[in-house]
Amino acid sequence: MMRLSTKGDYGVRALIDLALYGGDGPVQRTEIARREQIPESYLDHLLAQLRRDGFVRSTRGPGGGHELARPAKEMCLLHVLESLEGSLAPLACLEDDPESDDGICGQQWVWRDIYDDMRAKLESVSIADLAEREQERLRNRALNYSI
Amino acid sequence: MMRLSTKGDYGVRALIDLALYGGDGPVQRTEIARREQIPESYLDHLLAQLRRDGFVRSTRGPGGGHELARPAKEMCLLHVLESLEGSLAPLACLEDDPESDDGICGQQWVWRDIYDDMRAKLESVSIADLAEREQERLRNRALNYSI
DNA sequence: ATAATGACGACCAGTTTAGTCGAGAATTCC
DNA sequence: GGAATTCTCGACTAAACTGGTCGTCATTAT
Repeated sequence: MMRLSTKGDYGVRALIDLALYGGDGPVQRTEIARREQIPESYLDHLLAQLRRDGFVRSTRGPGGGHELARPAKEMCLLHVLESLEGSLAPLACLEDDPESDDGICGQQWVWRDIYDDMRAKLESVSIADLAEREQERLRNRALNYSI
Repeated sequence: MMRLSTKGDYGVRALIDLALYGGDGPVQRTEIARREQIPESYLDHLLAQLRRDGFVRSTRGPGGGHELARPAKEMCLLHVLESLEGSLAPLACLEDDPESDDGICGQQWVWRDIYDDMRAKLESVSIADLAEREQERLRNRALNYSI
């Protein structure tokens, strides 16, 4: 069905959450799960993946939690999603970059283009960009409620 | 995994096959399946879907088979794939066109763009275009073998 | 009638998705 | 040292989707 799974969605939201609330010290899984409406034990797996790929750093024990391993500006959506979802290629034959235009796969040329554009766009958006948008959204929501 | 399923791939190839070999009278399922390397009984389902959505016309009995219901130039990849795969939207919140920018879904703005571009590109490619490419490919392959 | 061909629905195995759960390891605080 | 807190990791599971297969029936040309 060509859908992004919840892994990608949840994982990105977790990173945005860390960008927004991780200013002073680590943020606990419980907090992220509550704010972002993600089942906590599922979030566990996603954070593990993000840790493995160097997006978050975690510390155990009281006062422990998770924080971004690098500045949010230096994390692009593309790499994050590829960590969580695996390859985003719409066709298996587009997996490996080497311009293997054997054309074994007939529709390749159409999708190659689409795939390249998609990757470029996802690469140009950082977690910081998303966090900024999110903050705006929260601000607007607060305004609407207060009126 | 964000992958196009074999339904889309097989179905499009079946239409290309009809565009190439359907000049004089209907083409049998068996023929398509053999040429395109698709399990025949699976192809059955795909042709049924394509018939329901008006891409092919079928006739039963001896000498029967399948043919394109309209000129290949007037069938774009987008509509064909949407018939076979369902919506191609990478996020559920992009399903319905009405620019419902409630922004319930935070990453929506990024994907909206990508989705629109993708659809535009898929709409600009017709089955005729793909058939032409395919014919070229077959010609080249024949040359290579004969050398 | 019979043979050819498509139409349609039931069924099925394997994979992926979206989780849950429980035991354990590290760390802090007392 | 012991208890509380927090992350870590692997096993397990239910539901949905993918990629089919099969059998029966309908239609049509001869």
